[in-house]
Amino acid sequence: AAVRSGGMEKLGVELEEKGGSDEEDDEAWAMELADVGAAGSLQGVHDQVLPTQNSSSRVIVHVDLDCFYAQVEMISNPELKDKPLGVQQKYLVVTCNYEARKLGVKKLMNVRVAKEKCPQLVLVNGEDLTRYREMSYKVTELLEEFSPVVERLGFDENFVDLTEMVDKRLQQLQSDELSAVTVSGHVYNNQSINLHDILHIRLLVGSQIAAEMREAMYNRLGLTGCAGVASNKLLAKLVSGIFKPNQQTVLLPESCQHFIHSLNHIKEIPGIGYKTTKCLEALGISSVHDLQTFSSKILEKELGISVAQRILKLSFGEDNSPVIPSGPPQSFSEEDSFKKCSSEVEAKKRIEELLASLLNRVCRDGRKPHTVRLIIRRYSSEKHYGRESRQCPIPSHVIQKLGTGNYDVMTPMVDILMKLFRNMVNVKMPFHLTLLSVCFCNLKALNTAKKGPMDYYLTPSLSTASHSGKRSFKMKDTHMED
DNA sequence: TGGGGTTAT
DNA sequence: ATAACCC
Repeated sequence: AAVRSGGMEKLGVELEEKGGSDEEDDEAWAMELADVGAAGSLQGVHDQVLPTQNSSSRVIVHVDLDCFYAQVEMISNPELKDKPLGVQQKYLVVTCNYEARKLGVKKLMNVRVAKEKCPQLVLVNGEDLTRYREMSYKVTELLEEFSPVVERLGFDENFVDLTEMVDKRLQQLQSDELSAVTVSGHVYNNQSINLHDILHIRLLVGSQIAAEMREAMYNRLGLTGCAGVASNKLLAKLVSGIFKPNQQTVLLPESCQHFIHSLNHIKEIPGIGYKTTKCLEALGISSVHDLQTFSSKILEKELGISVAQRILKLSFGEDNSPVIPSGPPQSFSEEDSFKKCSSEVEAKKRIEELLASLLNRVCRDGRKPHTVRLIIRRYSSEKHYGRESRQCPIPSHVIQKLGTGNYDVMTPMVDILMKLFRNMVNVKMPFHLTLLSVCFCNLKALNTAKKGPMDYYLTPSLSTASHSGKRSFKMKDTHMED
């Protein structure tokens, strides 16, 4: 309470009283410690955290845009608005609007099948992601105006940690206004709200903020979407999908177990992916209850301690992972897939196209990539997911030229990429590729080279690689001979 | 399955 | 460099 700033005294007593029993507080303490420990900075925080965090309960919102690519296309061309619309990449309808869904079109449906189902389907090509990416970041930036802690998940989903915002709003309220707090949107399972329960109050305020976010998205960007409000990311994400287009749902703690058991299969839990699902099924685990009651020791043996412990907690609806601000992207990449590429000349042309787009993007970003990677997929009868890659540092003289339109950066970059290509593909032997991708990563802010003590530490590959005791990333990359 | 992304090992 | 996860 000593650290909590002014305004709290009005509600402080009530908050403590309604927060739960001493036992619950002890649990909350333990969880808080676990969370702080996981963040790696327990020491020194102890004295400030313990007395003030009377509740470890967070308020998280998950915002999920409705059929995002289709929405962007309908904004670009309003003629499409009342027609069944699909967004096509190669021979797939990757997403479609709700008009199309009513007529039986599904996400990732084959174009031929979709046309059979729905002959009136209008298709637009969505292989160039530029406009989607730009709109995606506008959404993230809008959400960041509410709270800076926004984590992106793909182009169309964002998590926001509303805990602080909710606390601030509660501090503004008079205690007699507490009983006037209302929910915005749906309450999962139609659960009764208890206005004497501080956890309920906090989640309701979260639902109000979520509604404001969706309003702002619609008014300023013309986009609709769903939102889910809950006490952690897992629950917020799952609950956002309960009422589907353009609606929102809040999950109250008492409905958590009902909610998690309403999932029909463990594969519906985000974090349990293709491989883990296969492994769990082999162990006879298919329902959430199966997983909850399965031997943790055997699970740890089969999946490794890290995955086992995490998914076991997920099966109980527990998820202490923080919302991590995404900030600017860690990498830029462009891919192209095709039926067949079997000559070096053709590969070079495709690589040049990918590179040209990437150089534009990197230039607009402003930061400089220090690593380039080439990724291929070889044709093969079976073998689900076989991609190979080679990467290398970008020579500093090339980095310098990035973003300066004057100098030709294409030629040296293509040379590097073709070396990586020949390192992976024996061009003297027949080959058959179905995908090429170029990725720029290891992005660094421009070196405002005011050489000082910091410079030494900030650019280890340039200034210390040769005499440092540690391996620098430079030494880990493929060594390219000239 | 597309054209992207992330983190962990 | 790969493998898992997410959309």
